[in-house]
Amino acid sequence: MRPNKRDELVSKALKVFYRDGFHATGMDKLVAETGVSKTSMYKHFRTKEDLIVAALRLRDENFREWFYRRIEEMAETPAGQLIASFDALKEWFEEDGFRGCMFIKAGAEYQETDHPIHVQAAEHKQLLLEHFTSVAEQAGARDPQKLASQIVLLQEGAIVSAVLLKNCDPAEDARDAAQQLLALALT
Amino acid sequence: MRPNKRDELVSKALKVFYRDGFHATGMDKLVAETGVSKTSMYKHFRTKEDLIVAALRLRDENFREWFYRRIEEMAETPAGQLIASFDALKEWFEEDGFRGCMFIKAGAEYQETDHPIHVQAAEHKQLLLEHFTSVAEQAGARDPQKLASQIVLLQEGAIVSAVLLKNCDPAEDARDAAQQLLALALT
DNA sequence: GCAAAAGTTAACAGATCGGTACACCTTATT
DNA sequence: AATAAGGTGTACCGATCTGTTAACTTTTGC
Repeated sequence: MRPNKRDELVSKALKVFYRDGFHATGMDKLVAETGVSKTSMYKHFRTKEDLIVAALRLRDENFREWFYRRIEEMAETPAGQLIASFDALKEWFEEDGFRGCMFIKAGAEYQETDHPIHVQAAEHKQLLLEHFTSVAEQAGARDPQKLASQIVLLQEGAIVSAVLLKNCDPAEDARDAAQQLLALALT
Repeated sequence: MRPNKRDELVSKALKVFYRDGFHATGMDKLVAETGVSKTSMYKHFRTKEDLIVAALRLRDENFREWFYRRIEEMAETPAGQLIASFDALKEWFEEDGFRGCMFIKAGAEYQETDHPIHVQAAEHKQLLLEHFTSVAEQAGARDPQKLASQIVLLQEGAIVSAVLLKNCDPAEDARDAAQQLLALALT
């Protein structure tokens, strides 16, 4: 079992899960789309659940890497980066094939809080919160934890609204709100 | 087909769908939990999809009724009601069996934007946005649409975070943020 | 060049999926 | 009492679900 083969499978499965959902995607479809045989698939992953968890881990890596990097490209100061996060989100929303946040969807389909898939989704959100808490600290916020929490709330809200509300611009409204909260947190 | 029987079926199905998810809930399980025969179930609802849409409609009715009423009980002025919405949310989060927003979950499981279930979920969010826009108008906000949009963003974010982030108080952080945004929108 | 590892196809479990066919039983109205 | 509508249980349909088995081929390392 070449490890890179495994990575390739995870990467392709990730795309299908993101596009079609978890319960709605059967192993047969994954086998067909990856071109690998079912036997090989089950040699790499003991169960479908294992495959989903692996896909979520890859998604967490990819997404956070992209998000943090894009934010740093857009703004130099920590305060500017808190705001730039919403411009990065807006870029994401406008991508072809944008289908919302994979972790919100994972948490929605696997609701038991101790389910491995739910845990994986929760960890992703926790990591994002910690990251923005440290950025808020560097920005010199009076209460960095609270400011970061509020920034993240706006981010989550923007993602959900980008999926369910058409004809409006959640990223921009969220950005403006963050701008105001930030100004108040720095005085 | 007594119409009240149909309502009873929708009401029970709603509970199961909310608790266990849509794809994860089979018609067999619903038949078992409602005590009705499969034949009768399919006399009332042509397909599972029809049943889900009916359940979502009932949920929309129930939730908005509860939410608006509770907010009015908590605050008299429109400005106060915008803030009280987060206290109402907090009550909801602390209820036994809280499992997040049914419409976010529906939108997550049925992603095609023209799918009847997705449409139903989007309508719910649209109605909420319109309601809070009118409350923001009554409160005398400078830009009621923008303020309402931001309040709703914070609400959605709080719901998602209440599901995925433990050991933190999203409703309170969202409330504080709304408080600040409101103050700025009224000056 | 040879053996182990990793890959393949293909058929097959047993369960569950959404949905239907059919014969029987209640109940209210006439 | 007769009828018809609404409700019942049960068995069934073909498709799909996750996961397995077995025999065969390719790639790889030594």
